[in-house]
Amino acid sequence: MYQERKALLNARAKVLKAMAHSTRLFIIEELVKGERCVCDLTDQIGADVSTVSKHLSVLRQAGIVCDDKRGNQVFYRLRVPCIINFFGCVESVLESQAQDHAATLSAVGK
Amino acid sequence: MYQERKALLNARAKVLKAMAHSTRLFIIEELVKGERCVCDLTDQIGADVSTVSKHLSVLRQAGIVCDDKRGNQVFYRLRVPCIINFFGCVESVLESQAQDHAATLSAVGK
DNA sequence: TGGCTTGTTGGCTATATTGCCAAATAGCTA
DNA sequence: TAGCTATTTGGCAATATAGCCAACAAGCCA
Repeated sequence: MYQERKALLNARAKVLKAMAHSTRLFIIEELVKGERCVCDLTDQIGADVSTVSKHLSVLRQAGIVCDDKRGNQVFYRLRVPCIINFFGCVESVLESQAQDHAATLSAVGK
Repeated sequence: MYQERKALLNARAKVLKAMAHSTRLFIIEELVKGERCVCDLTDQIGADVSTVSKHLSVLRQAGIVCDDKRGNQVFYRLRVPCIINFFGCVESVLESQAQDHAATLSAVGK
């Protein structure tokens, strides 16, 4: 049952795992607007260039972005723009957590 | 820019991270069909009960599932059924990887 | 009560991830 | 060629994750 599906589920998990970091989500959101070079992303994120480069590498290996070297800059773009549609549902999860939190506060009388 | 959005992005990342494991994806797929007790899931997954229980705990803490104790069994169900809509896009990523792979094989003449 | 079943938690080890610095690579320009 | 900029890679320390076993909690039934 599970063993039969494990290979596919692992492949899916790998994609989700690649997205599961605030910096990488930020990069994805930026790339929805259009391609960006590593230096632009690095400026916005405010981390070491090597750190940003490794995050991009994670996204590339997962098949989420692809890159294009022009001159001495490397431009990244989304391979699969529908990625952004994920967030509607993720937001639903966050909202349902918020409701719980509100209910808890209410139960405690705050 | 990034710093301002970081808290929200971290919250989203937490949800994605909770989903990013083959066993937990399997659990989610099962729960789409309806609620399940820990023992049923454990049978299907074939791991130690404690391992499955901890995966369920990760999903619960992320707000993805909720539980309901009845007798000496605990039943889990999805809190946010739209979770399943994620996979269309994840699948697109996997397909575009497969196309690359085919292109590579073709370029090598296989 | 005693024993069985169902789940959760603590503890441990093995493994993976994150982010920094330093070093290496590659393209541009003088 | 020398020097500068842009990016990637290696290495390291700190931290997090996965999965097993053992121990514990709670409900059921004889």
